[in-house]
Amino acid sequence: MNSRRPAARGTRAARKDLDRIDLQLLRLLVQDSRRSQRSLAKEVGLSAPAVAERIAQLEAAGVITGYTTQIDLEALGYGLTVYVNVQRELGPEHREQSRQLTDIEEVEKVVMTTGSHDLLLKINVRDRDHLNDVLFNKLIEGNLRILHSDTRVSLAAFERDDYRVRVLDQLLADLGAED
Amino acid sequence: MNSRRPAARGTRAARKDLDRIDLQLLRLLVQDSRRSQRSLAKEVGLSAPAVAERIAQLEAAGVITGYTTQIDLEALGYGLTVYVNVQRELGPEHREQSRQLTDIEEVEKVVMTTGSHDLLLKINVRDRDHLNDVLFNKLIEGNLRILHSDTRVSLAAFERDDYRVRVLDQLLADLGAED
DNA sequence: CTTGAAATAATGAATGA
DNA sequence: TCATTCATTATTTCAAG
Repeated sequence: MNSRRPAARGTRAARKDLDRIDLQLLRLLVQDSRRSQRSLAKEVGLSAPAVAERIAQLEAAGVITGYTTQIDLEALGYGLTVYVNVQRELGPEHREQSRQLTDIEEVEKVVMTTGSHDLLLKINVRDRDHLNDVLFNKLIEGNLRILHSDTRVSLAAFERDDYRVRVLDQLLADLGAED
Repeated sequence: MNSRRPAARGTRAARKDLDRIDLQLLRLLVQDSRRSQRSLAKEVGLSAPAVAERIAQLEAAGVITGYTTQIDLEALGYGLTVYVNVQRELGPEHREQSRQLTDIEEVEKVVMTTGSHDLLLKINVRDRDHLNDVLFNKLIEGNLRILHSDTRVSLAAFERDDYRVRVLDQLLADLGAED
């Protein structure tokens, strides 16, 4: 239940008291969440039950928030992604009203931002007609107090599949540097 | 190896020839990629080997692109997310040069967009100093031919954890409507 | 696609460094 | 405290129909 190591010095990675093995496990699980605990155990040099317990702790600590299957939305017919910058009429309910935009089925994410606009929305749709429907019928005509929007169509997106792996590698390197 | 159903009519969901059971499996696996094939089998009313084969086919067809563990980057010390709109000096290598921005460790995603800027970057960093380093040392001083950038700090992000589940539900509903 | 047997994996108890 | 081994239970995989 408690931490396994001396208190973390305020330095980055150790923030949640993760040791090298925890980070290695995270790295492997990010790459493939279906890996068996046995093979994870072999790779990090522990027994399977020990791995199971560490994983349970990482879940309890909120470091691991879920296990999901990545699907290609484009293969499912949602081939058009747009980012919409939104200016709203602000008020005391701004935060809650912004959150409610995620109730629109096509809205994947709503980000409250600094800058010339208040919100950044990520929206996935099937095609131009569907986009039209979402932007005008669901966003503008809803009572969402939207003053202005600026829509950017995604032409191509690049994302390294090992992005989070590299972050964990960096944390592992930081950990090495501390010892 | 081959499709299990008559040819898809051009209508949305069936695009990759997915039937109701495939969509149900995707829905369950998106919610929890570690669910056993056995319990998936029970839920959709098939045997475990049949489920295993369908999953293998979904992988082969590129609908399932991976299984990953969701981690809280904030818990790992990466608490600051920014979106950067970038205008570049365009040229024949624009696409490839844009892709190369993902070589920067902190850059999670690069999107080529329409609109007043050419690129939208999502960047995760530890703190303000780290952001400063990435923006000025890695982005601006790299030979990336960046003309202008507009950085927006994420103050809060809302994302329904069932976003993709709802998309799959919609596809299931569409399938029902066709029959 | 199903069943059922064989191989592999997860879990929990008892226990040791 | 943290991890180990071993026995039990559960799951995946393979062959056959």
